Amino acid sequence: MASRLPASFTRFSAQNLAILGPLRSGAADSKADLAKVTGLSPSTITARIDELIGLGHVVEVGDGVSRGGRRPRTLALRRDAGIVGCVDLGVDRTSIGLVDLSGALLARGDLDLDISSGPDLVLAEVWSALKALLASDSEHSRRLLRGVSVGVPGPVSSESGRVVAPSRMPGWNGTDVARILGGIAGVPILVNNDANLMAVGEFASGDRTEPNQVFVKAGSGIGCGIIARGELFVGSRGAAGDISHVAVPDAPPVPCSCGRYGCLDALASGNALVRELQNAGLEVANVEAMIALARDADPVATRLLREAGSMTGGVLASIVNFFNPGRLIVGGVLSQSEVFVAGVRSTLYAQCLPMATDQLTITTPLRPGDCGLLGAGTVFLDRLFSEQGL
Amino acid sequence: MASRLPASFTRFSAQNLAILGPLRSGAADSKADLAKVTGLSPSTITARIDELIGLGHVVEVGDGVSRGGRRPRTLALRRDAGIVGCVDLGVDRTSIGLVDLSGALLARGDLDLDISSGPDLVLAEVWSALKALLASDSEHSRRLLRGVSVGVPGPVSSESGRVVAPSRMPGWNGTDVARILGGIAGVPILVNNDANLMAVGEFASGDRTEPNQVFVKAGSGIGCGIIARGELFVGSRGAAGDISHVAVPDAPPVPCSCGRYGCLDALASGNALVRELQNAGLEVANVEAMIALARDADPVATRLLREAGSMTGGVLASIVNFFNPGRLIVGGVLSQSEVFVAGVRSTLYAQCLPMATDQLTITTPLRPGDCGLLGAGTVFLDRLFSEQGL
DNA sequence: GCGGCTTAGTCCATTATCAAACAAAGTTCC
DNA sequence: GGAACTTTGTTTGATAATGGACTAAGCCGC
Repeated sequence: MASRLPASFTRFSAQNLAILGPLRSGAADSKADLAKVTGLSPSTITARIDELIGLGHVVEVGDGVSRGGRRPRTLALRRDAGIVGCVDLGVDRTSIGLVDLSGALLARGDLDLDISSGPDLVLAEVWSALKALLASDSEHSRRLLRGVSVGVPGPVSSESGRVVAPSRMPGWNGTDVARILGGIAGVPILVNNDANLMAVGEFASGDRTEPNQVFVKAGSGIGCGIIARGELFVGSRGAAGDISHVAVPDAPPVPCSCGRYGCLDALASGNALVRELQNAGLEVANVEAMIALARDADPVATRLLREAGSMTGGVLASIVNFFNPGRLIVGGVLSQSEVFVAGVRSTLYAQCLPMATDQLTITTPLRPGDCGLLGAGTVFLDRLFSEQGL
Repeated sequence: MASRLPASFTRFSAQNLAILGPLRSGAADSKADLAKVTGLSPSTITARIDELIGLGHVVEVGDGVSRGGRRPRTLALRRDAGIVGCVDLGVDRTSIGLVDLSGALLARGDLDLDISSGPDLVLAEVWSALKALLASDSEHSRRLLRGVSVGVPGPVSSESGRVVAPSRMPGWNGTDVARILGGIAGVPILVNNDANLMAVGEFASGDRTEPNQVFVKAGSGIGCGIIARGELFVGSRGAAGDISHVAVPDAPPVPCSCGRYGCLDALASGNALVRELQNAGLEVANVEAMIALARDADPVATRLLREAGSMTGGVLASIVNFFNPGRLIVGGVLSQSEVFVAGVRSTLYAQCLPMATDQLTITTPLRPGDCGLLGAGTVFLDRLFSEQGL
């Protein structure tokens, strides 16, 4: 029976999902493994796999290595059975990418887009760039676009899916990105906060053995994404991880856009640092320029970055005590600055209980530039291969 | 077939658990409901229920009210099929109780026990008091004791189950409470942090529709328990919720037992307040006396309690921004003081993002004196009726 | 290079589950 | 008060999953 590519995804049965899950995550890659991992009987596995192969979702990809007996026939998800568009909207730069059904990044590109141009214009440009990326390779365009997953630099309501009160996205308040982009593209759209997606991306492509992780995105703004028990945690309204307006301990009362004083965002965000440098008379266009300046041993830039790291670490100390994660990932543009990361580390260790930190790993992302896109892809695929479907 | 009481719990099958779950939580109380809730077919439900009735775990308890057709025959968990001992160890007072298999508190009592007497002495007294409570009513003693669930006022490692670095339990560091008490009692023992158990107790007996809750136990010390996605969250090492040594924003640098300055525990815990009152020349024996003083409009006690509430609220503001819970419960002895709770409320609302608070309920516990015991019972029963078993 | 051992995967009778029809018990409304 | 409709629960033939025996394929040691 020749396996054809599935034209559309009928929602999978619970049993098929039980098989696709381990195959997707790499927890199993043969029928024997699947039987062990899922607890289903070998005969059931055979039947389900036959069906999935017939449907075009799974393929046999050759023999594995023997573990002392007959060697297994390795199975794999049909990664070319579709393609997913990924978008990481930033304040002045947007990344787009394509992932296959295994979640691997096939292509990516960057767009200089000013987010304050508003939803309609930005999303139209994003879609035409995605179409161009799809057309750039006949391999890609042959595959069916299953949908697009978008990350935005602001809070996303978990009920409505709308962007809510985004301080860095003027003109986007209340925007239903899924409806607008879905209207142009005609495929399912998922929308999430960008830091949340980065957390997912880093979790999926990094250490999956640690189920409790916090990903800090320190860029022009500061936010974080939370992985609890191996799943993205968004809180009751979808606002979890928004630490922009947490008060920094022992910090000067700098006024913040939220109307209060001494918020993390007003003190340690890339935006705040650039502003402060400019006030000090230095010519820095953006956060990247500031980091470059610090790399060239500019004393003011270096001091500011270290202090920002320290303040961020002070806030994260509370969070680490409260949440007790096993892994803390410091990402975002600022994490390219060693001084910043060092500041985070030192203050965090100084202010945390030993019990909270002695098993804590603090790292930077494995793929700093890609984890947002990878997370977008993962979130989409997790949903596609879930009971909920799309 | 006469249903006899089951002598022991064979571990339940996944399918039986799917039925026991809704019966236990009250999500279903008839075969028709169960079919709807579990998604299993009515015939399967009939077969499983027959088995569970035969095993003595479920009983028919009469007819329900009609909803426009034949009236359902209501089913219920056999709550008298066993009994669970619950212990809430405190620094100078310990509560004990008995719950039936539905989690309802059947009896309770309090012991004046100084926790610094050490594990062996304290646990021996606890066990003899539990035995006395069991013997106090022939109804209770007839039921089989399935195990004991213990809450301790200190961190419990999620790997080893041992008490780790407990600042308020001198002589208990590294103690394996389950082994010691299990050795005397000869039944399975579960051990958890007390604030965690209170969070579970309040969640189980309170608003179960809100899956993300934070319970703050403000007593002689300050800790909290976290419910994430409807389940207790303990973090990677079991230390989640330990906010004792979180730095209070804008607070005086009072030295703390942890070696740093300005920790919540050193500033706003019942212990800290009593000490400060004593330093001010007032004669207060303990936290209860201080609260009574404030109730009698003593200006110093009142001011201290309000400030403590405000500082606690300041720390909780960060946590609410980060975790975005739908419900925050302020419990522990200090929550009996209206001034304290008012301080928490006002500072929290002042320092949180509107998005994090506009759907947030802040309350005191429904049953302030019982939620620790109820939580202990719930944790034990959840484990008993889980795939893991005991 | 050939039995004995281990692992992988299939076949088949037994068992559990399902969907649909049916029976039981009540409500509603003319 | 009785016909039509609702909800609850059981029965039954069809379907799907299971466990165990069986075949396939490769490793190991002598």
